[in-house]
Amino acid sequence: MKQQKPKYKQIIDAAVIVIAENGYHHAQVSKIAKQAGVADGTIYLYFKNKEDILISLFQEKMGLFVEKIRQEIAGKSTAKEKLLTLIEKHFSMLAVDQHLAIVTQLELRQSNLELRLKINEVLKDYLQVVDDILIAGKESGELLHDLDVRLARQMVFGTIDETVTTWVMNDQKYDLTSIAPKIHHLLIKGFGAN
Amino acid sequence: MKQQKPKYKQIIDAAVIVIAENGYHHAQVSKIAKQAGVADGTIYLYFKNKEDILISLFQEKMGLFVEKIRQEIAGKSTAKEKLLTLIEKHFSMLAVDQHLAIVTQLELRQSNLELRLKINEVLKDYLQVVDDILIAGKESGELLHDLDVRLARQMVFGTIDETVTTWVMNDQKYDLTSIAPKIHHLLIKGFGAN
Amino acid sequence: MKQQKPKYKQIIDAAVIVIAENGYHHAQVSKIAKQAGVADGTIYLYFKNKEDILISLFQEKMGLFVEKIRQEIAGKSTAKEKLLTLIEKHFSMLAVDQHLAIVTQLELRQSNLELRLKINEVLKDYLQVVDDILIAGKESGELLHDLDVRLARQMVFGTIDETVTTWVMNDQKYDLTSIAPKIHHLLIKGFGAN
Amino acid sequence: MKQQKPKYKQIIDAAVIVIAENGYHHAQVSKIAKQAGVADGTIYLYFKNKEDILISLFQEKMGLFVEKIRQEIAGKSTAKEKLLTLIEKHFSMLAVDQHLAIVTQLELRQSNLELRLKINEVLKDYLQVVDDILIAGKESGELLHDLDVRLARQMVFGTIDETVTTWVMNDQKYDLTSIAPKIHHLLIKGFGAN
DNA sequence: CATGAATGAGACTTCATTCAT
DNA sequence: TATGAATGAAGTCTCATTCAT
Repeated sequence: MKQQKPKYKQIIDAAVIVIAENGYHHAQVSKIAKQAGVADGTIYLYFKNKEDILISLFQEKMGLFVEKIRQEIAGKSTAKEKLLTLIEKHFSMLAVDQHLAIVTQLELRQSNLELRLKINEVLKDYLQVVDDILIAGKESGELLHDLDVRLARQMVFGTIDETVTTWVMNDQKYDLTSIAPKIHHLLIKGFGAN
Repeated sequence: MKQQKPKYKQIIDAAVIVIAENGYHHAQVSKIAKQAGVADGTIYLYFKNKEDILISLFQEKMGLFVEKIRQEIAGKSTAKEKLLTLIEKHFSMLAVDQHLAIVTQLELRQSNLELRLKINEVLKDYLQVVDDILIAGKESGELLHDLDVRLARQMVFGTIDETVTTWVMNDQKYDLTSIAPKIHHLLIKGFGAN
Repeated sequence: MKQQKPKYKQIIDAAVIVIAENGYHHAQVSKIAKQAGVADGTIYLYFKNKEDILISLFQEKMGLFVEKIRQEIAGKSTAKEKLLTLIEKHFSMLAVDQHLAIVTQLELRQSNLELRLKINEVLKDYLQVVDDILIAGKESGELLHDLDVRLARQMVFGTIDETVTTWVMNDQKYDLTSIAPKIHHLLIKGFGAN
Repeated sequence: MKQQKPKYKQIIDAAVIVIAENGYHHAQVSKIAKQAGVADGTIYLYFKNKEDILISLFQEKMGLFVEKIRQEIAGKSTAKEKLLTLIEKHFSMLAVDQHLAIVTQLELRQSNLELRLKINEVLKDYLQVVDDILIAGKESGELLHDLDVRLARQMVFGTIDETVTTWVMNDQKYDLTSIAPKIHHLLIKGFGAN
């Protein structure tokens, strides 16, 4: 954990709000500072530069994200149940935090390649959770014994991500969580061993 | 044989190269002009502004993209074959044009929201092709009669897109086209009626 | 006379309209060409450059202006009558041509210093007419025998010009010509010999 | 002793010098910044944009201008004396600051209409001082009881302005202040009650 | 620790003018 | 004569980061 100081979290939360409300390209450091209730210069006592704020934001939020999903699926026994839990939790956590949904699905993708590669590093943790489920499913015989894990993972993540992005672009005006079982059904039908 | 609007195409092709090689944020109009072999000002005889270059680029390329896919699938009779053709064609066209792949998968996504919404408009055409295949498949009995077309389309597009993006981010170092049948197999297994 | 070709006048008249309607800084050569119904390049067969259009415009219009005033005052015998005629004619000619009034009072003054010095050269002809009236008046005993002609001329021209400018800036919404006798009265009271 | 907004005044004074020496159209922000001894960006901490510098310049200088004239004429009892003071002060303040004279008489008039309308707003304050003198003169019986104040004001301002402009255009090579009494004499002769 | 005034690099677009046809 | 497509120079403003207090 990078810092435990209250201002560290203050600034990250301020960044989420400012980016969600103003868009990535209008989220100046000075605005984030103002929202966080600190001086511009103070930002640089907690973060190396602006990019560091964004990476930290993603790490912090995605860290919680993965941690919660791990906890939830730990209680499930089958790959099938675990996958459903992952999709449901993914959707519900974003449905609950509109600002975060906008930031991760739309705004942060406007960042430059370098930053996005770093963000991808963070994402690997999430993708590992998916892989773990798929591998366990193969071993238990629930899923196709010759399932291409990388491919299936891209299918899972690609579908979830596209679904959430479409939902955010449609101003989050329909219920996202109710889609989870349907997606789960189609994916399991595709991956299933029978 | 007289070329039609030669400079227009020249500039768009130059833009693809410059963006692919320099990245979205370093693709200055002057660089595009130089690559196209015209003066900076000439750009503005063919495009309203820089954003207009990017939208036109996407329209032009995606237009060809969709057109070619439509042609190819027109020769196929079953939804299953059509879907395979779509995925194969999608992959092969991007595999053949490395610059275009980088631009559409990575660089153009760094554009601001407004531009991306316009790009999404262009994408609707592509998504319609997917929908047409799925609907035909439902009617013919090949696909689940109660398949949620929107959901399935997000699954198809999300999977294809994520697969291509991963491939581009890995510097296109493995063969993309060979993945097509595998993805197709999984999708059809998921959507199939049996 | 520079040219007798019809296009020469066409272009000048087009310039007056375009400048009056779009303002000095938005009066591009291409707009003037379009208004005149000729190609951009054609302008340069009749004028050396853009500045030459403006100077020629001023010369042409101010030439007619001075000529007409000269004609009118030639028929008057006293300096007093001549001055009244000059003011009246000055006002009435601008009141009749709204576009010209806007161009000479507001728009042409936005030109750079160099151009304005050339315009001033053209104005000297007009100022000479004023001087002639004042000198004749001094000699005839109508006006103060020790009247400072340069000063009085600045007073005449400054007053007329300020009056017209104020009128144009007020959207020409009151009657300009009716002010002429009042101004004349005050000026003559100031310059008169008694 | 702490200066108040030192940079603000620094920049305005720098603008006067740069505009006077380079002309309105060659007075780039970077030149003004350099002359003021600050970075380009610093300008924008004190002014909204370039136009704002010019308006502020005019307000600041014209504000002082009007204030000083008001102070001087406050000590005079008759309208006649007040008018003389106004003309003398107007002339002497510009004679003393050659740069300012060039800027207000020549350069600032090249600005676009929008800016000039804003400048005119500032001028109203000055014109009010003239009106006050004329009205007081009418009431005291010094000036014609039926004097048209607006007309007379245009005559006063038009004459002064034309005189100064002519003087500046002649490179300020003769003594401006010595003209004041002569102009005053002619104006009073024109407006006087006797 | 905290502040916030100051810095300065960097790019899109316009439009007068040319010249091959 | 007439055309009009092509040229290319030039300047305002933003905002991440620093550093003296």
